[in-house]
This record gives sequence, C-alpha cells and structure tokens, in this order.
Amino acid sequence: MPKPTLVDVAKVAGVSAITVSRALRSPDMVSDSLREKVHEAVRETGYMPNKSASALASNRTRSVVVVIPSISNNVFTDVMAGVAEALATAQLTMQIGNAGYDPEEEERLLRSFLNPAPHGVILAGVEQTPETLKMLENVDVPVVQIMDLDDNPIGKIVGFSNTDAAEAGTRHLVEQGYKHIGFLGAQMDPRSQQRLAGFKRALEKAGQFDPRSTATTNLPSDVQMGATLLGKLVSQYPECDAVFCNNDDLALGALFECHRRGIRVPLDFGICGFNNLGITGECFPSVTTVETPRKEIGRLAGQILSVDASEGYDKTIDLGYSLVQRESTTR
Amino acid sequence: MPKPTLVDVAKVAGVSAITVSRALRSPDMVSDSLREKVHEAVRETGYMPNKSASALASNRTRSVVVVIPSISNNVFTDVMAGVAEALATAQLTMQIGNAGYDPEEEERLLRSFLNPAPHGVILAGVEQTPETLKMLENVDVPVVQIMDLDDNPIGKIVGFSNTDAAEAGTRHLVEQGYKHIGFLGAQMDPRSQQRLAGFKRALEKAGQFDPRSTATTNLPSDVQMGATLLGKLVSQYPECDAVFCNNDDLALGALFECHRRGIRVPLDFGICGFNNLGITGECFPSVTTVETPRKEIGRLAGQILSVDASEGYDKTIDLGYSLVQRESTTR
DNA sequence: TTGCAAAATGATTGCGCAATCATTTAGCCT
DNA sequence: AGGCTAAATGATTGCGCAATCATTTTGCAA
Repeated sequence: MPKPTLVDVAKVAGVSAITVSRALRSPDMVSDSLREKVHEAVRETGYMPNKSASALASNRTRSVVVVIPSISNNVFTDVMAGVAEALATAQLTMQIGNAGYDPEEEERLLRSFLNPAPHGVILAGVEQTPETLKMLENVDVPVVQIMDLDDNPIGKIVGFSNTDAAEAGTRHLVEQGYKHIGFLGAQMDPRSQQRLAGFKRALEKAGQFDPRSTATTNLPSDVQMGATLLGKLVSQYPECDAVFCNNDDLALGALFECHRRGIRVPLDFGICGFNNLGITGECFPSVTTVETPRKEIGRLAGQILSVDASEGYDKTIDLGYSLVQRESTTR
Repeated sequence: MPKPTLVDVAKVAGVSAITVSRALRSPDMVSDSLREKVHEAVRETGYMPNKSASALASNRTRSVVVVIPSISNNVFTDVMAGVAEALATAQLTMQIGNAGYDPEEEERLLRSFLNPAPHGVILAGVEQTPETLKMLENVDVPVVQIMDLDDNPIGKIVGFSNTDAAEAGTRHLVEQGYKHIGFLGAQMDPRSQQRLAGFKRALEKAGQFDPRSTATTNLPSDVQMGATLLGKLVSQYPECDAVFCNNDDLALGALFECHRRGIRVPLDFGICGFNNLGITGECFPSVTTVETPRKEIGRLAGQILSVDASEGYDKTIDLGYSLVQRESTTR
C-alpha cells in the first residue's frame, strides 16, 4: 500500500484533488459540508501531505532556517527553545545550522538551505558576509537577526545592546566599591567585543580603566576556561579586586578558582557574570549577573516569521537586559 | 534572474541535464573532462540543487530526523552536536524535533516528518508508541535509537546501560563507606527509572537499602530542583549521609544546598552525579560523577546513518560509561 | 579494419502538489 | 422568473529533479 496522495483522498471524498488541497490549507474557502467530508477522507486514508511536492509547487517550504554560532552553547539552546515554541503553533518546523562562529560557514550553510526558499531565516548577529546579504536579497525571504541591535537590519532584528548590558554590569561593580575591575572573555565573537567595549566605557567613565585589566582568548568558552583566565588576570593585574565576565560559564569558573585560591567572594573579590543561566542563582555564593532575554528573543523571532504580515513589528526590537544582583557582589 | 536549474547548467556546459545531475551526484560515472566542464558551469551559474525537486523525484531527502525529549537539556545538546558533526561530512542535514518526554508527541512529530521519507531517523530511548513502530516499518527508513540498550531495537541502538551505570555510581558511594545513601531524581523518564533501579540494586546487594531513601519528582530537572530535593531527602531520611543524583544538575543543586546548610562535602555527606558535564570537574569541591558518552553516541548514530550499508555495525552498540571519582566522595 | 562489450551520454517520464485560469452553483435583487 | 454577482468547485499545467530506458562513443581484441 503506497502512501496516499491528494488524489486518493479526493477519490474517497468524491471531490477533486485541488479541493482537498484547499480544504486543508484554506478551510474558509470551502463549504462546511465539504470540509467535513474531506477531513473524514483524510482520516480514513491516513493522508499526510508530501512536503517536497508542496515546496516544489509553491517554491516555499514550511521550515524556518536558524543558523547559530554553536549548538552546545546554552545561550543558543535557550534561543532555539523559544523559536521552537513559537513555530510549533504555526505548524512550522525548524532547520538548525551550526556555523561555528564563522561567517563563511554561515554563508555556506545558508546557500545550501535557500533552495527552495525557506519560510524564513533567523541569523545570529549582524556579521554576515556581503555574499550572504546578496543571496538573501535575491531569494526574497524574510530574515530576522537576533542577539544584537542595528539601525539597518536585513529584515528585522530582535536583541539587546551588548555594549550597554556589559556597561551596566561593570558599573554595578564600580558602585559596589570595587576599584580594580578586570574582564574575562573567551570565544571573542563580535558580541563579546561589544561587551568588552561596554566594560571599558564603564571604567573610563569612572576613571578606573587599567590596560592590564582584560584577559581574553579566542578558545571556546567554558567553566574551565573561566578558571584559567582568572589565573591569567590576577597574575597580570595583581591589584585586581573584581571581574566582569563575558558569560556565566566564565563567571562560575572564576568563582571556583577563587575558592581554590582562598580568595573570598564577595569580600576580597567581586564577580559579575552575563546571561543569568539558572545555576548562577543557586551556587554558593550566588553570582550577580546581567540577565538577557534569550528565550524571549527566540520566541519573538519565531513569532515574527510565523505571521504573514510582520508589519506590526518594529524593524528593530530591543528586549533589554536587567542586572540581577546576588551575593557575589554584595559585601 | 531566476535561480539556475540543472537545465541552465547543462546549456552552459553544452551537455544534457541528466549528465549534470550525474556529474554532481556520481562523479565516477562521467569522464574527467566532462566533470570539469560541469563544475565550471556550476560555478559560472551559481547553481544550487533544489532539494524539494530532488526529494520528490527520488522519494528521499538528505535529512536525518532527530527527535529528542528536550532541546534545552545539555545531555541532548551534546548528542545533537555529535550527530551534526557526523552528518556534516556526509552532506546530510539534521531536522530537530522536540518531543517533550511524550511518546505521543514523538509520534505526531514523526508523522509529519516522514513524508517524504528522510534519510534516517534518530530516536531517544525505546518507548515508542505502537503506531510509531508501524509507521516506521511502513516507510522503511533506517532508524537508530540512542541513550539506551535493547536486544531488539527497531533498527540499531547506540547507548549504554543506565541501570548498570547508576549501580556503579551507587556502589562507589558504598565503597567509600557511606552507610545511608539516598537518590535524587527529577523528570523521571524511563531512563531515569532505570537508574533508580540500578541504585536500588546496588544498595540491596550491599544490604543498605532503606525505603525512605528516594526523593523524586516529575517536574523538570535543574540545579534548583537538586537543592529542593536534597531538602526533601534529609527531612524524610535524616540519617542520610550520601546521595546518588540522577544527573549532574541535581548533584550541583545538592552540593550548593549542602553549602548553605553547612553540611561538609565529602566529610559528612557524599555526592555522586551522572553524566560528567564539564562543570562537575571545576566546582568546589569537584563532583564525582558517572561519565556517559553522549557526544560519541550522537556521532556514531550519525555515522551509522551516513553510510549506505550500515551492515558493518552491530544491532546493539554499548558505548559504556565510566566512574569519574572526584572530591565530593573522597574522604 | 571489423566487431563487440563496456563506458559514457542522452531523451523521456512522472513524482505530488499548488498556481492559474475556467466553470458551476448559490444567493439575492428586481 | 430572470438576471446578476459572489462563492464554491474543478481542470490543466509545470515546478526541478532522478529513475528508467535508449543511444552513442570508446577501447580493444582478433
């Protein structure tokens, strides 16, 4: 028994194939009785639409392409969860591409994903190659960039100001009275660079910036790297009495390294993270961090691509951030 | 300028369309000179194959469907990363389905993903509904189950024995001299139940099992829940002096709660986790855990589905586990 | 050279659906 | 009832590719 097609359903329902197609896709265009008959026939035959045929005929898929820098970074899995949630209600599926923080790879992935044109595209950041921009223009597919802000996005952009967020976190350390504040950063992608800029801005405003204060690497970011970088920082900047971390993994690594070295947090040393992953609120001492609306960003990006006319949304949507003060900076 | 098709490339190369198709898909079937000409024409036109048309004509996609219980669980993101890695080399893409620990939802997702037939399917565990099994049989698509073992998988199965792994972790606590060992578990899916069974087996063998020793919930598992469950455990089983946790998030939550309560780890209380997420090796004290080969499982599952004849692989592949002893159980 | 098999290339067809255009039916006014 | 418009339904076509079968070319032995 081969898979039933529209024609098979049509035969059972006693109507034409195109009517079945319409009954399923645009229910309001057919009469009530017919719609019921068609649904009955669908149930009877176990019909499932062939997505390839649909895509080929309409030159559009029901799939949103999401290209993220890393599949194992909690930040992006939160985003993905939000996207998935939003798309589910619109009967759309999600195609994940893992670009590994490389715009060229992003371009390669997109190229392979754009024929046939997907329903929409979600990209991280604004660092697309010129070829990518050209490609997206040619295909005429709705694009939402995420995790950043820009006055001139490809389509729409949903995110927050990494610079401002990092500045807020750093300023908080200043306000808590820390005098020699350092910065830890790994996987220094453009958004990390923005956060570094925000860090510098806060310290320059406070007249506290020291050129020895930043310890960064382009290696992947994880808890262990946080410990390593903290070691690097205190050896190059011994007076250092607090640190703003580019993300929570680094912050946790720094915290644990402080434990190991007998540095008292927050008394001798303040720590501020970035993102507000769940664990920062639970560990001991709990870690102050800048909360970012990751899931909400994903959800909104998915929503924007779900509706036909996304005109209701602004071109640039700033979902903001908020400082979550906890024990690691409260002395 | 519309997207170039095979015919356009063929015109430029001065050959027939089907030859272009062959030159791209089965390079050994065409002469060297022709292959070169075709590639040149592809470059010149910027041709990208239309995946829908290809899938429709061949009744197969180049996409592997991965249905996992949770998109925000680190365990499964590690698996996904492994799958993605393996598929990339075979020019296959990955379609993610998020089943939310619900076999019915898994069935719904699969139903929508199976027309046209994907290149392969990866499913977590062995708890598929009867309808799911029937569907998969009808479609005749290669299936790899993961994260568990079974003598009679749908196709192949790659994983480890959750029962044995948990027994090993619990036995380690026994061997370290802990006398009243408890169990923490959240999101009690079938694999968690197996781990609970392994826990009980170890304690019964040691003659130490106490019915008050298990604190579980069906709520989602996270660090906070670990803290909550530890509280529950010590109140219902005050003599408790060690705990085996169903996963590392719970173990970390338990560890932090011990800090808060002034319980000394490992001296007064031993903690063993499950999975060996990176952070367990870094926190203070570092946490003993049972390492599971998550990424390797994903990679192997992807590999099996990448090759045409997966006959080289056993039906059931046990990738094992290993105990990683750290400070939290070393007194 | 001829003959023949193997290798290389080509022509035709249909996959299942949606876009487009065509036709029928229902609803309503005069 | 006749005439009209809008709503509902149908027929035809082609999307771009790969499967299938057909034809041409090449290599090589006798």
